[in-house]
Amino acid sequence: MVLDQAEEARTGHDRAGDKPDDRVKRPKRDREATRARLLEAARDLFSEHGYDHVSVRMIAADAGANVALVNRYFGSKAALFGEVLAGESTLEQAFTGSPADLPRRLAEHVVRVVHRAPASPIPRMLDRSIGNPEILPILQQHMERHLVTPLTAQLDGPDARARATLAATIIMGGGPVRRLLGLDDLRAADPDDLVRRLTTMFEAALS
Amino acid sequence: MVLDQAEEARTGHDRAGDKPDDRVKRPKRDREATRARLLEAARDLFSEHGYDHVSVRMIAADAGANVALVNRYFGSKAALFGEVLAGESTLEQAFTGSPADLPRRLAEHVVRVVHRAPASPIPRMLDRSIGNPEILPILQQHMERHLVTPLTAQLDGPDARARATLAATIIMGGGPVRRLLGLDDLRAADPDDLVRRLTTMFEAALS
DNA sequence: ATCTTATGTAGTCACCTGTTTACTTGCAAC
DNA sequence: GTTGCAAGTAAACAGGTGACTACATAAGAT
Repeated sequence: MVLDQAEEARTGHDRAGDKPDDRVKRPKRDREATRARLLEAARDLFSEHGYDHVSVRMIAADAGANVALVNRYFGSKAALFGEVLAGESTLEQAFTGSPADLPRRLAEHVVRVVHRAPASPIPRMLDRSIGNPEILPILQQHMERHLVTPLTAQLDGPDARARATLAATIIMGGGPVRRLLGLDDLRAADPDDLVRRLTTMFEAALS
Repeated sequence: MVLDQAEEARTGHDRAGDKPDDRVKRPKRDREATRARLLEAARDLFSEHGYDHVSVRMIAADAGANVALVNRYFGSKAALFGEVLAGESTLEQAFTGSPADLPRRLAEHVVRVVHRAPASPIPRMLDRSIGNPEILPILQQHMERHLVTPLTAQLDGPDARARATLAATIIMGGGPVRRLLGLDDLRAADPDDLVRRLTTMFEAALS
């Protein structure tokens, strides 16, 4: 993952679980390592329970760090959330390729997410944290940057953003659906048929 | 309202009179009126800010009642939320009519919601309260009863529930979209074109 | 070996949460 | 009037929240 690579570059070694490396110094007080641990713990907990139901004390405990370090390193809980969110982007690959195949690639992305055993953390984080006004601008900016803008860029004709929004409805609807209805019914269905239906849906949205 | 009638029957409020008395007595201490005020305040606040960010004190203040009455009349904050949710159901009308027109009616429902000036309280309540595990079963049951079950009932063939879930994705996606992306782009687009696209999308989902 | 820097720690602050208890008050039947 | 009961109230309970501050301590330079 990107974050681990960044940390590795700075500290010069892998973080957890490896044996001591004599050639590379590994101080017991390692700012970057602690920061990375907090970031990872925050990512896991936010995606599991949503922003509101994770306290900074939970994050610190999970990372084996002190509570005060959250505010020292990230400024605030909300800023930490923002940094976690900026860490990755899931559906980039769906946007790379010929625009003609875009609907099919989006459909395959959705089906892939449905069948992924442990749900992707970022989408989960999104739909479990939507209610909070404090991080609303952060979420808005994220969706704008990673979904609407790249999607609109691939569209021609009038109302490009409206059509992108329509497609986004399907993608973002997956969150509440997973949480409130469950994915069992979707997983039980034929994946190829699902892709076909979703492709048509995205085509209708994007024309 | 329905709830008032039910409550009246339960508590036997009018039972004091020997026979049905249509003269409406309005004592200063009116259990039913206070209950109704709390219910209404809860509905407004929950739909505005979501379950987590509304306190029982806010509800009580808005209703001009004491905090303790929330628990006295409804048992708990979560139970109050459940009662509010049971109060209404928005998209019933989309399910009545010939199954052939179902996609178009669903499409029109979505466009209608998009163009409604003050957003419908119930959908807002849903997507702003999704994160809370305490009321998750209540929300699940509501969606099952008011969306999936009636939708599935109108479908033939295999994987009926999967197809209903697919359609539900579009409907439920409207919540996060409204909150994170805004509806301006959709409102700016031609409504007829929107209905056409959505109809095709629902058709592809439900076949 | 000493000093300096910054990483990590414990404790505290002021506030908010849902819920419960003990209490007061209004109303109607006797 | 007096009394009984339901409606309404104030206060407290037990706990949790994010943020902050004074302090201890390990690492690296001198």
